[in-house]
Formats: sequence, structure tokens, C-alpha cells
Amino acid sequence: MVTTLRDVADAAGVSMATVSRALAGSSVVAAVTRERVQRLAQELDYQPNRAARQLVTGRGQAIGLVVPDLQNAFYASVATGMQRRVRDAGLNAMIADTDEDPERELEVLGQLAMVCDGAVLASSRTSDSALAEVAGRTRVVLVNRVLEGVPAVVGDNADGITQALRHLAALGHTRIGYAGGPPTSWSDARRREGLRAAEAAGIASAEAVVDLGAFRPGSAGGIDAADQALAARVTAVLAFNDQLALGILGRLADRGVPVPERMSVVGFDDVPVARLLAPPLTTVAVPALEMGAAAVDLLLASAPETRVLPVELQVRRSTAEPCPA
Amino acid sequence: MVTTLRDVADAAGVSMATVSRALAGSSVVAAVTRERVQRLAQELDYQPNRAARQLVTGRGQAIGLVVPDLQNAFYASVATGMQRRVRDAGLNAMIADTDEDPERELEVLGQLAMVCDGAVLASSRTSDSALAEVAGRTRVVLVNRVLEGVPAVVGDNADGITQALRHLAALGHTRIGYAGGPPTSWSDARRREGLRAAEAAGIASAEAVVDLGAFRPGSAGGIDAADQALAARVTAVLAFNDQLALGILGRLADRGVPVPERMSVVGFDDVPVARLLAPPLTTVAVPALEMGAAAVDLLLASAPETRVLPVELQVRRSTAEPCPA
DNA sequence: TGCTGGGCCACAAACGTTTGCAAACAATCG
DNA sequence: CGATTGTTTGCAAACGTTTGTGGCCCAGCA
Repeated sequence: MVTTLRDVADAAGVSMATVSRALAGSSVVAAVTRERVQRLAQELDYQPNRAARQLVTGRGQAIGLVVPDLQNAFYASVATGMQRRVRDAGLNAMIADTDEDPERELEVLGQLAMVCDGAVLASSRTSDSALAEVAGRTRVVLVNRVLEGVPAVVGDNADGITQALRHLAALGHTRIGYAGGPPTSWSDARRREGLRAAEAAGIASAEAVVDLGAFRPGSAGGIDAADQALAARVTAVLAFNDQLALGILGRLADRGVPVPERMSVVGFDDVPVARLLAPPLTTVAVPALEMGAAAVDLLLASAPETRVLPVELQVRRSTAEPCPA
Repeated sequence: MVTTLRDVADAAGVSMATVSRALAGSSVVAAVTRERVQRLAQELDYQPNRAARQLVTGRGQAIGLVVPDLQNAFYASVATGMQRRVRDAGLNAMIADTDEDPERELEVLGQLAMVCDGAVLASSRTSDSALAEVAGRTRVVLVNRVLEGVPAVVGDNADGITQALRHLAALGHTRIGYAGGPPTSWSDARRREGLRAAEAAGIASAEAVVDLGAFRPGSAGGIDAADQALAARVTAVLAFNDQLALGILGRLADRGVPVPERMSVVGFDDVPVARLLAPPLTTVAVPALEMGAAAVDLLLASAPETRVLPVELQVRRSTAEPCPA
């Protein structure tokens, strides 16, 4: 059987209370006893039963992560960053995937909440009200979304858009398509705002950016997006995220449209494969690993702060001057 | 506060024992009582405390997954497949990433084991003996590795290699490089065996395949692999996995080597991006989602079976006849 | 009426911790 | 030497469930 606190206590000839305190490093127990107990615990390979501990303390020694789709490398990175930090804190990470289904979001969050001390919710798609409600019940930090009173870590969406637009404008593009993400995506809304702000600031000439619509997440949406871009006769397309950009690139290649000669493409996120594509994708780098780690920090510190991380355009070879034709 | 079993019991005017049994659907409690209790539990929004339940039953209502690297889309897919099945079973999934560190593997597994009813271990890198030891202590199913007495689900590595080699040979390649994965990888060992078996079976002419070496996981290893392939003057390279193939493709593009004209590349796994690359990658499709799901099935059924899933070469455009030059 | 037996339910123990409180002991001081 | 303080330890309750065991009640039968 597995060794329990009682076993260690018996072996050490002290009470379970003393063992508990000794292992917690409490200074109230004599140093000599503490060390003896710790050594014994080591020898017996004692592992505290987390269920029992959680039952009495209420803390679960684990924190959860909810992402819409692990297949999206961006979320995989957030997960990795989060998980590293969680491990460093001596806790466990529970990762759940909602399959892009907003319904499931609250459901899995509820499941996790019972086992976890807190959860980080990435790219939440549920309504503000529902979100506020669960945030009131369980400790939550948001990634890629802000909501009054809930800690969050986000990338600087507007700045990313500005950088991308400035780059495209500098190349001479005057008709730029924006391929949007899910309508309920907070990030998408922010990026659209950034688009309008950039236009207003004169970064791109007025009327320069055309809305290509909202596309399904996953690279499949890229097929539609690419077709829309072609139909709209834009010379550049700015994609909601890299996954979509990937799909666009693929579709463009299928239709024989050379990138960047006849169409410039810029993504958002800078997932690891972006630089391995042909052509390597120009994209706005979002520090996904840092975001995951920062979210954990906020959760552990219970700081109701919203931290915005800088993003930076990576100019690669999927963008060029528009073809004069 | 959160409603507990006692609250429901008080509300229903019965004992906690009856409530517990009623909610479990036990036929020993009268139908009318059972329904009343269930209705009341619903109204009070009763959620059983999993920690308490686990403490007494020993079962944790969760199953774990250990992967070397979530950033590798293959593992992300395994995770997704696993997670879906776990959710369908009404359980939670805990996913842990070892960062490719074999040391951490047992460590995180130990952590998970305390909270989970079982774990699926993907691409385990630890020694047979250590693995057998933990398998004896906690319920484990392996993915991409087989070990006597431990249930497992694997892809048909040898067949995949055979298909790839046959394809390359049919195209006329007579000098094919194999870019290997981590030396402790069970899959890599199996694929190398497949290579030798295929040679022996005369699928590729003898001496046709040259060992390019073992490369670091992650696409960074692809740089070395591509350089080795070029140095070895092979006309085609078969990569341990798609991640490596991606890196190879990237490096080849950087060095101005056209694919597939001067170098054919074939991967293994068929990660989602493979078909979006330029050129789309010829690769051996491994049913990662199914593998994740199957692993959960095996775990839940506690069937000591080892299930081998078929793989299938996807011929795309990264392979062609060797350049006559 | 008295017994038996089945149907339904309650009692209470157990799971492995943490932690408030009190006890034991030693040391210091008056 | 007694009282007081301070240090170290043990006792026991509590966390919220599940489940074995036993009790109660009522129906049916002799």
C-alpha cells in the first residue's frame, strides 16, 4: 500500500499532527524533530494524498486551463507556458479543450472549478454576464479578453494591427482585406477596432481596408477567406490569426496565386510553423508562452490586474509591394 | 456557500446516506424518494465534492495524459482525441507536458497518479524497467510504445515506413536518407527496424537507405538534418516525424534547394499543417485523434491489449522523381 | 396473534489530511 | 521553591462523501 501520514508518524514515534507540521516546514516544531521526520518521510517515499488535503484545506493544488482548440498552435503555446509556471509552483495543470464550443466553455470550467484552485480561460467566447458570474464564484484569469474586475493578460491587439497596417501601407498597398475570426471573439473585436483606429490615424488611406467577413476558426476557414480576398480584389490580406493565414496560403497556392507577388498575407500570433512556411509568413508575434506564464502569476498573486503584453510584427516573405498590374 | 450532501438531505428530510444512494440511482431507495431527492438536488444546484468522493472511493474521476511536447501538433492531436473521449465518459482530463525531458516524465506521472484513476503516456522515453515499475503501481496505457504486460496503442510504424519507401523507390530514388528522432524513442527504433525489413524484403535496393543520424526533436533539428541530407548526397529524405520534416523543408528553402526537384521529403504523422505547406508534404498519416481516444478506451476497459492502428501514406507534392543530374 | 421476510431507510465508520486548542515539559525569574 | 513564560507536542474535530450493517415498519402467512 501507499504510505500515509500515519505510517510516517508511527515510524518517527510522533503524532500525525507533528508530522504534518514538520513536513509543512512549520517553525513551531523543533528543528531536530522536523529533520528527522522529513528524512523518514523521504525514506518511506511518502506522498501526501491530495484529495484528503483538498478536503480539509479547500485548496486543490491544481490550476486549470480552458482553451478553445489545442490544435491551434497558439493555444498549445499558451498551454505550455502556463504549464511550466504551474509546475514551478509545485502544482498541477489541468488542460481542457472546448472544441470551439462556447456552450462547453462554462461546462468544463465548472468541472475544473471543483478540482482546481483557479483557472485561466483563454479566448473566452461566452457572454460578459455569464463570465462575470463564474468569475464571481471561482478564481479566474482571462487570456485574450478583458472584463471589468477580472484579472487578464492580453496582447496589444491594436498595436499589432497598427504595425501590420503600417507595414502594408509602406509597401504601397491601398486595398487591404481583413479576414476576421469568430464573431464572439473578443480579440477579433479589438483587432477590428485597431483597424478603424489606424484608418482614423491616417496610417492607411481611408477606405483602404475592406472587411472580408468572419471565418470559421481552423485552417478550413482559410479557403473561404482566400476566395473572398480574391473576389474583393485586394492586394493584401490581414488574417485574424495564423491558423487562418495558413489556410489562406494553402488555398492561394491551390488556385495558383503567387504569394507575395499577387497577394500579400499577414498573420497574427507567430506560431512556430509560421517561419517554416513557403513563403515564411509575415505575422504579428504574440508572446504566447509568456501569456500563459503571466496568467498563472496573476492567478497565484490574485492581483486583479490586467496585463497587456507587447506584440511585434515579424516581417518575413509573405508580404511585398503590390503587383502593378 | 456551496450546497453539500447534508443540505440536500435536510431539505428532503432524509439521511445523507439516502441522498447519496438516490443520486447514484441505486434501486434500493424507493422510486418516489429517489425522484424527490434528485429533483431537490437539481434545484439546490448540488455538485458532489470530488475530493471527498475520491477520498473514500479512491477513484479520482480524472485521467491524465503525459506528452513530451504539446507544441508538436501530433501530441496536440492525441490530446484532443483523448480529451474528447474522456469528457464523453464524464471525467476530467489532466494534461502534462514534459518538455522532452525523460526525467520529468516519471515525476509528472507520479503527480498525476495521485489525482487520476489512470494515465496515458505518449512516446515515453524512460527505461523499460522504470516504466514497468510505475505501470505496476498505477494504471497506465502507452501510446507509441509497447511494453510487455502494459496496454498500448501504436501506429503501424513498419508498414508506414514500407509504404514510404515503396513510394520513393517507385519514383526511382536509389539513395534515401533517414533523419532519425531521439535515440530513446521507441517509435524511432521501430521505424529503423522497418527500414531494415523493407531493405531485406527488396522494396528498396540494398544499401539504398543511409542513416543521417539522430536529430533533436523540434523543427530546429531539421536544420542539421537538411544539411546532413545534402552532405550525404541523397535524393530523398525520410524524416522521423513531420516536425522534423518541417524543419528540413525550411532549411532546404533557405539554402535554395528546390523541393521536390532536387530533394524529395517525406514526413511521418500527417499533422494538420502538412497539407498546407508549400509544397504540401508527403507524409505517413497516423490517426492521432483515434489513438488518443483508443488509449482512453483501453484505460477505462482495463484491457491489457495492445492495439495497432493502420497508417497510410499521403502522397502530396514534396516527393517526385529524382533529378537526373 | 406471532413470526418471517422484504422493502426502505438511518447510523456510523472510514478515507487522509490540517489545525485550534490544550497539555506537557523545561527554563527562567522572582 | 513556586509561579510564569515559552517551546514543543498530542488530541480530536472537521472536511464531504460512500457504504456496510442494522433497525423499523408493514404485509403476509400460519
